Amino acid sequence: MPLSDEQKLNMKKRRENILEVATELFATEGYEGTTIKKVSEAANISYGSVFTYFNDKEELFRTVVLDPLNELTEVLFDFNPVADDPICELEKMIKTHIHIFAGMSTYLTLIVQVIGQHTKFSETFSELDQFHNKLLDKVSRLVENGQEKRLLIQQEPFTVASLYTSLLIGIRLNTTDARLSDIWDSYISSIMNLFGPIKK
Amino acid sequence: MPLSDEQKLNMKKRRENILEVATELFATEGYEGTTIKKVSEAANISYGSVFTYFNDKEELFRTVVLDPLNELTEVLFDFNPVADDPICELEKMIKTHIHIFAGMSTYLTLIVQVIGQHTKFSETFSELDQFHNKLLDKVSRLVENGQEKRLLIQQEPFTVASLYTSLLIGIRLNTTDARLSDIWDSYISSIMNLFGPIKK
Amino acid sequence: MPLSDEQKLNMKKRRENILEVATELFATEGYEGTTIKKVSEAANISYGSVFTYFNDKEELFRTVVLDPLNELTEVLFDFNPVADDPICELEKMIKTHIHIFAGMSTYLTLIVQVIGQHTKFSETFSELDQFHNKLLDKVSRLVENGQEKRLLIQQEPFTVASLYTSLLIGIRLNTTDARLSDIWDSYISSIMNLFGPIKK
Amino acid sequence: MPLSDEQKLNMKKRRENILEVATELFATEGYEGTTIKKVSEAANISYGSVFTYFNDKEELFRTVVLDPLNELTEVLFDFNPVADDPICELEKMIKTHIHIFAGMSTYLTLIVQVIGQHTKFSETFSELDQFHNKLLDKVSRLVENGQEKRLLIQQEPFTVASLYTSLLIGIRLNTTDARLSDIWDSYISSIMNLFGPIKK
DNA sequence: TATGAATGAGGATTCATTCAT
DNA sequence: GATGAATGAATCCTCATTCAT
Repeated sequence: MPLSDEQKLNMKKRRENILEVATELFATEGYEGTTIKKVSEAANISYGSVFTYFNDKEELFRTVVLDPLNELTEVLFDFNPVADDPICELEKMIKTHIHIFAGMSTYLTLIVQVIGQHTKFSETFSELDQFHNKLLDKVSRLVENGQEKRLLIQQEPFTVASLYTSLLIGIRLNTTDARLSDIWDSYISSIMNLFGPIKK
Repeated sequence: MPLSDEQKLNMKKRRENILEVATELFATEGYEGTTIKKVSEAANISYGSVFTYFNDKEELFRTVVLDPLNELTEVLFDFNPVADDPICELEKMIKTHIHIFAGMSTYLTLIVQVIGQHTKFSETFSELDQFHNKLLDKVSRLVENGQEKRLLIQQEPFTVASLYTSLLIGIRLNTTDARLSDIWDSYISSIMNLFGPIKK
Repeated sequence: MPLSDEQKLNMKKRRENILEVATELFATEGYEGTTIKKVSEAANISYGSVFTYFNDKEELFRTVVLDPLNELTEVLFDFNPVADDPICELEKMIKTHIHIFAGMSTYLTLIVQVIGQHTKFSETFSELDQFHNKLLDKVSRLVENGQEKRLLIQQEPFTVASLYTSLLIGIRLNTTDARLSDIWDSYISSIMNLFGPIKK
Repeated sequence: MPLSDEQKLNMKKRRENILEVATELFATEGYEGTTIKKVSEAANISYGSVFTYFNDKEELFRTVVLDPLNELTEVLFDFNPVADDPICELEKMIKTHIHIFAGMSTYLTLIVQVIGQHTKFSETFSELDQFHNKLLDKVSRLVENGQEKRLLIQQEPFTVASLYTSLLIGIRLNTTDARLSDIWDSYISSIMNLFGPIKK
């Protein structure tokens, strides 16, 4: 008996609900510290049902970590590396990134764990790493563009890009205060310095 | 009959050995993922012996995290905030910090987890946070010094200091490659930009 | 989907089976000497299942001790303190009590332990103590009745009642022979003497 | 090198101290609930030392239970079964016994446990049982004497003796109040009734 | 003899996963 | 598909006992 559309929708909602509460739990309690029972309770379903949507705990974890990447791609990669005004583009990019990072506290806490324990979560980490490398690449190209136009000082572009993403994740890590506060905005101009803008 | 000196020394060595392997395990496998059995095997002792040195797993973890702080204080705080040449002092400081961070891969991975799961490790985190605040304070004062001498551009000193420590921990997180490579050295001059040195 | 009636019945049976074998084990091996593994093996279930029915060992123990009290109340308190013929009522009561005590060897052995280690099992003991006090009270009233009718010699009724229940539990303790033997019957008339019946 | 007299005395004292605290612990915490460490701490010695005096925990327990029996024999058997005035002898005996039982709260709690768990402590229990039987025997003979002299009503002497010792241990069990209170004295005359004294 | 570190068997409990209903 | 009872591997920890000092 095939499922009705309503049922399908219901299951999708349920699945998403599980992912949401699981993200929170994995982030705050860690992988081993998160039990299927806790997840099911937070999602208001029986623990047996979790296995209806995910084959095992590991798959749940992987999904929680990797699922949001698609959505993230769109916003994180939304800048033009060959822009005519690279400084302006850089500022826009930083602003966008900062806002995203400020608002994704829980998810990024999770990411930090995967990175920190990359040998344990090697497969999942590997996907994350690829994602990161693509971002580094695109940022590098924008930096290169700025340097060619003599608007940024000469530095190894990839190094700068690496420092930039390091700074982003570092800020997220250091700001345990989960609120998207003004603090984040005050960071923007200072971060810009990292790229070495040339004053005219 | 009190223990002989040789025995005491032996116990100290053993204890340190446990801490060493435990640091490695906690860092790579996480708190829950690290079992006392694994620790004892890595330390080549019986698991019962772990409890001779530490009352329980939690105490072992706390010791692993907090014990190195004293030693770290000495090297991390080794700079003069009221130096006559703040730029030079800043460069020296960055160099020192970078080398420390580059060499403490395992321990810092652990720190990252405590910060990431600060609600879970609230007590331990709290001590870490105090340590961090003291460092921020001292760095801030050096930045202020540089700004007063018109050698650094005007930025909120505490913000810059925060970005600086965020960058340090971020680099450590992003550089899963554990080797103390040349890369780290190449970072130094770029990091300097964060502080906004004024070219004359 | 709620559990079917058959399943519920099955669980009830299983629970009762656990209680039964646990009573036996706690009685003969003591609290600490009784392991969950032994209980589960005696009940022919996995040890994990014991925790499906009882949160922990302590709860299992408490249930084993306190659960039978309700049932016991009915039979142990089944006498009339204001009976017209207190002597006859007393004899009937003794007979009933003796038969109950003779037949509950295992459970009473357990009770003896809780009383003996009352500081260790203080909470459980407290409930038992209340139960005992109620019984003492009712017996006292019957004794008083007999004394008022000049059918029993004058003695402090509560003291006599106390001696009576002490005697009951003492007999149970001394009669390690578990069988409900004729011995018990031979006790009845002798026990009667404790109450000091007046020969006419 | 033989031990000096002083050392020997010291060891004897230490041994007795261990037995004393062990009695208390075994009585209140049970056999399994009592650890060698607890014993050694209560006795203010190292736990290794306990094994200097007793080969293992079981031997310590056995000694704690059986050692006092010799001393007890003297006081408990101190009555004359062929006394000319059996009633008076009986009263004296009861008084003595009551006082002993009132004052040995801890030890008797321990005895109760051995009796209750006689299958577990079968060997130790067996010695206790022999002791008990001897006492029953001697009390029986006194009862018989009384009956022959027509000072006690006719009852199976051994039954009465059994009820008597049951009553003693039962009182001890029921009187969790450890103090040697007046209550015990008030019991004496009532207990006498058990033997069925004939009023003249 | 006294001490206490080392050992590892054994205990309570947790938890992912299976599966009957 | 949803539920939750059943299972048993695996975990932390305790503790009797051994033994070197």
